[in-house]
Amino acid sequence: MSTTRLTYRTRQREILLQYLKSMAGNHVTAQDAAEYLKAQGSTIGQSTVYRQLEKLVDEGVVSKYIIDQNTPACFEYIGEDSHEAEEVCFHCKCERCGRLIHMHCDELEGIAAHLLEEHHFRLNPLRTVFYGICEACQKQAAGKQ
Amino acid sequence: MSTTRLTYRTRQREILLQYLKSMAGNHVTAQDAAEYLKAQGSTIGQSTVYRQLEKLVDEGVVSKYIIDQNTPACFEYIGEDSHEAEEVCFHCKCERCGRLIHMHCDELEGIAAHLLEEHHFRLNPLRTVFYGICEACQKQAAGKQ
DNA sequence: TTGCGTGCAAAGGTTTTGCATGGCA
DNA sequence: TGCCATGCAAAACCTTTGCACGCAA
Repeated sequence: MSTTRLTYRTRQREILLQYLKSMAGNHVTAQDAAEYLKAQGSTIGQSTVYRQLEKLVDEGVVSKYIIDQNTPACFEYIGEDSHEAEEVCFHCKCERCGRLIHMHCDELEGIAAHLLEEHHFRLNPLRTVFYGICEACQKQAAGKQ
Repeated sequence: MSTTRLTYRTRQREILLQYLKSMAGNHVTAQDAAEYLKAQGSTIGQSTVYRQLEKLVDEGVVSKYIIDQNTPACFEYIGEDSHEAEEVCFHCKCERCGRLIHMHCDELEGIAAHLLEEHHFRLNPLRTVFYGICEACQKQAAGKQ
């Protein structure tokens, strides 16, 4: 039987959660969190950040995005109640500068529906990353030509 | 000044490609390739494996899948001609059974146009992989419930 | 008091990089 | 001949783990 472990309310957990919440809608890496909190005077150990993030992901409070294996994982606050109706977020990764762009877009959400209805494939937006070239890099490349 | 680099036909590239082709339909890690080829008596340096795989992914000959960041990346042979054709081919990877689904779809091609026009992002369909759950696995999961 | 959480440092494992050499075209 | 490719070893990188101590409940 899965013994749902009891979660303690520690100072570290609270400040991390508060930080994630304040960054809602943005990507945050484990390092970002640790650095920001340290700058704020609230120290938190790196392993604690990872351990709490993992826990929060399990709880459904935070989403984890794996872009690439040599890129730190991104986390994003989703919410503590609505485990059901969160907005879908799509990710675009620039192959040239490595920048990660995340976008909320109705039309893109439509493709998830299309894939399901027409191709019977249930898209997982958390894992899926669109690779390509971002606007800045396109312009730069055009300028150089 | 398109800097399309010239690709040399080296022994290492050929044996790697041959191996990938022989494993078409299966996942292969960089380590798998290196070990198998060594066992065959065809040695190939580890960095060469990584460098050639990256190149093949860029060329659209091979797809790369990231399961987790602490798990080696998986590669799979797709084909050497598909990138010439007008038709764009999209790839869907089932996260459960690992099956790779190729699909040609006008509506999906539309998303490339949408991304470019609305978000100024030039999609690279060769590299982009949609992750999700395939039809068979959905049914299986439904049955189990 | 119990046992989960924390922090430090070190390990773990994959991928990348520097540099000199080799080899295709 | 020019330039890309290779190989080795070392570095870089994020993440996990071991262990002793701290702290919530």
